[in-house]
Amino acid sequence: MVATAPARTVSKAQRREQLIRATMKCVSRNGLSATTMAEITKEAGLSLGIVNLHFQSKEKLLVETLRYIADEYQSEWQKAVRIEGSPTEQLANLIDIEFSARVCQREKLAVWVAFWGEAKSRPTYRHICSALDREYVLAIQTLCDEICRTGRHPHTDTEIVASGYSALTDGLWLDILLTPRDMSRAKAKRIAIDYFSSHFPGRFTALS
Amino acid sequence: MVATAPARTVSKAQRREQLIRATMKCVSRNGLSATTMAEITKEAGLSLGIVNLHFQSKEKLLVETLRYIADEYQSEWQKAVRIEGSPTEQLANLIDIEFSARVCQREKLAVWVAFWGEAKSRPTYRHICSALDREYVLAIQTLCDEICRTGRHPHTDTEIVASGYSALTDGLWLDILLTPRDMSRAKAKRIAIDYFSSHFPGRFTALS
DNA sequence: ATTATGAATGAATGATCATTCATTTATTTG
DNA sequence: CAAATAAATGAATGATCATTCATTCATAAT
Repeated sequence: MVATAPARTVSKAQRREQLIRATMKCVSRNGLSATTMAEITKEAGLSLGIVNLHFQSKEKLLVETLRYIADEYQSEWQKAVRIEGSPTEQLANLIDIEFSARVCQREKLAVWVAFWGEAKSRPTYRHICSALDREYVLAIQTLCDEICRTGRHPHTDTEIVASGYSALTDGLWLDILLTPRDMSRAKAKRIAIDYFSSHFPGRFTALS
Repeated sequence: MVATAPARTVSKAQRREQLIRATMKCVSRNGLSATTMAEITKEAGLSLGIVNLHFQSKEKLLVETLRYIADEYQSEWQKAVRIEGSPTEQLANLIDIEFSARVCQREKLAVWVAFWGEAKSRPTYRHICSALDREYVLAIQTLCDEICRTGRHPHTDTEIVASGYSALTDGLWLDILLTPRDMSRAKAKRIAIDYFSSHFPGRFTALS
């Protein structure tokens, strides 16, 4: 049994994560189309052949990078739903998390948007994004259903409200990325709260 | 009078538009990263050197393509604002236009999203997108201001409502592109109408 | 009809880049 | 300590691609 792992040798999983993080940095800085193997491995401080050793190909590394941020995001929004509280409070948690500095980093947003840009012509990217989206919308719809059950919101179609919120967050992330001068995280949060409080009048007054 | 113009000679403007349209097709079909000069010129039915003759470089052709769809979209949404009618009717017109089959073609959405994906690392793309966005939000805010002036909507911050709507449409376009099974144009329209009718209760009842 | 003009062509060029693999280096095992 | 194993390296390879430019071709001018 070895007490401390020698610096040079890290586990395969760690090496893979190191390369994924370097990929995120490069994609964020230069865009997908200018992200080369040389850039990625230089960013990671490793040699050129390392990606093919651990991922077989550049394309597989890119897919794993998308999967990485998708998993990360999923585990983040699921936290909000797990926390004890009324559905209203859970939605408020969700908004807090989604536009927190941790989740809503420009570097990560850039990676998301870069993959969206190629998703139409790459089924693998598209499937990862749409599977995530479906679960996300369903969770929000469930919360909206509970809110409706506990109050008077007669004309509310929760599937519409949930799908709309999902689209809204994507659009807000895009604005934070492309026009940060016009869209801060605080403003995005405000818009998100407004969205729900206008659909469920009187239920979010404490928040807005 | 010549019945058919000789195939070989068209105006420079026509040739440029022909190449821009071919670029849109290629970007939509294969993504920005797989769009090559050979593909574009083949799609246009012209020879390899033609792009450099009319646009100097591939990059300039791409910029002109983005400018082309940006101009087109701007002239489309401006129609809605020009039509006579109450601000409420004008917003309804806007929604009709934005999610019409003409404006909301998958091919055009694909081009938008492809450029968004590279915009973070390409100032030229970003500036085109953000200039468009700014004008768009301002126009919507103006309409929202008028709606507020003609009714009781005390807690309404129109800048928030307008910025939110702008983000919402971007997100809806993205969903229509990436998950068409879950997001139809009709559903997107419904969500857009819901957005305004929930923010301005009683003013959009005829529409929803 | 002949010449002049400039649009269009596409083979050739050179640059970029992902991938390969023989070699080196580090770690574990016997 | 030596041998075996595994990880990492990076020069070399071959493929892809944007760009160039000498040549061809269509049209207009004289």
